[in-house]
Amino acid sequence: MATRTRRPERRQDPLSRERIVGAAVELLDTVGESGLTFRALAERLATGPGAIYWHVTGRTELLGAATDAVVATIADDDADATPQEAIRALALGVFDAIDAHPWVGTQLARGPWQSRTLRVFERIGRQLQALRVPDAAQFTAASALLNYILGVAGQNADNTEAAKPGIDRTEYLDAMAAAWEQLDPDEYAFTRTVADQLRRHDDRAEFLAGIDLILAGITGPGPGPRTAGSR
Amino acid sequence: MATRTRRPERRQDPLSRERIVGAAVELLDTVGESGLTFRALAERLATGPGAIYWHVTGRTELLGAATDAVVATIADDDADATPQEAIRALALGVFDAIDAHPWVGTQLARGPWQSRTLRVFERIGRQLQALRVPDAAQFTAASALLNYILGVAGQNADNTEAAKPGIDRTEYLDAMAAAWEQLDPDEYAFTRTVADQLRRHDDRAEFLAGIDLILAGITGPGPGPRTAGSR
DNA sequence: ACCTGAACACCGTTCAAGT
DNA sequence: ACCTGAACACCGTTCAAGT
Repeated sequence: MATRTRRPERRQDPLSRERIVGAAVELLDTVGESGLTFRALAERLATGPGAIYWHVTGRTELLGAATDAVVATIADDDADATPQEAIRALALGVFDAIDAHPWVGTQLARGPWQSRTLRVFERIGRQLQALRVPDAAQFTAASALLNYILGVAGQNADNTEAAKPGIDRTEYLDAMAAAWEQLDPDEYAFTRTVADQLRRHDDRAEFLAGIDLILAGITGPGPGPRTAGSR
Repeated sequence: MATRTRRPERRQDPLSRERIVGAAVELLDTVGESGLTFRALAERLATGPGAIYWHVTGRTELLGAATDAVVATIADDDADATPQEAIRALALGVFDAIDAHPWVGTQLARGPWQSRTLRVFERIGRQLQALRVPDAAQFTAASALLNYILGVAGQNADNTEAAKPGIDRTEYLDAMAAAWEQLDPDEYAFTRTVADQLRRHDDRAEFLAGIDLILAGITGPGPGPRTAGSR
């Protein structure tokens, strides 16, 4: 192997959409959505801001492409899993992707359903078919699951971004519990009764519990498709 | 043509947080979130941009205050309603508020749970107590409902904003149905089977159906609190 | 074809100065 | 106490000019 391509450190690897999106993801991960600047991005790519526009139409598209890149990372279905397990795994895949890249949550929560979200919709729908949910109920069921997932996505995005460096999640939840317990007993009777649960709160588990609740409603009780037995 | 003295018309009603927030809501309704500018707002209030900062700490707080103002508009619970009815009415209240003020959806979807969303959480929770959902399950159930509502909120926000003036919702859904039917049959088998339903899609009804699905999961089948009978 | 970087038309926010 | 508006430090985006 005599061919020794000496790499000129960082010579003009020609700019490409791929490289741009990759650098954007890095920037978003390290400095957040407001840190994704054409100037910062250009510097990281050792070029001028104008160059980026040759490969990408603007900031919105770039943000979308970065989101797509992360979402594409979510694992495929396990063929051996039950439909419920597959849906849980998919939902957790989205959850974890957002945990690792909080800005993705904000992005997904904003809709409208494009390729990114449509892919998730498709995967949920297939599992619902496998669950023998009646045709007429599939759309509603898939939408409900997806909307729930996107709802949590949006909430978690800011949670983790707000938690920034210093305060970790546990401290944050403790503080929240304390705050809830100070609320007006008349106006916030219910909230106060559940405040203490925040101290034992597990975001992931809670998220999954919500998925299970909706799944129960979907498969659930009536003369439905497959009453119990699930789980 | 006796051009008479210009009456001050809009004399310095002294600036106040209330007036500022009111003007912000108007601006947001007419020109969208990107149109809420300190300069535009100042002009509308016949003052300079700096003046606003005396009453409001910055753009983020202003956006939050505007959201609060709209959310405060949602009707209170009807004391005679069943818990399910009350939850549906509340959810529809949020839905309709976003329909009238699309930017509110984006705002709510971003979390974190503050006074705005907490109020909704509280109201849901109370109805769940009335439904005799077991204590240990209340938090999860209320969260699931709220997250679903916020998920739809985020999606609808952009739908309506994208639909802007020309294209109305029906045309938009028709176009979406057509697009879905063009998708790759292998990759989007499920999505294609439900595409046609978009042509008969009713956002409001679909939203409610999702609520009912989750409610079914909550009250649903097991040895639960009040198995059937509900509705 | 692709890249450069100055220039344009904006922003949110600050702050000395006014009343 | 409250308001004014110029000024500051940014933005995204465009575009003539370069290779």
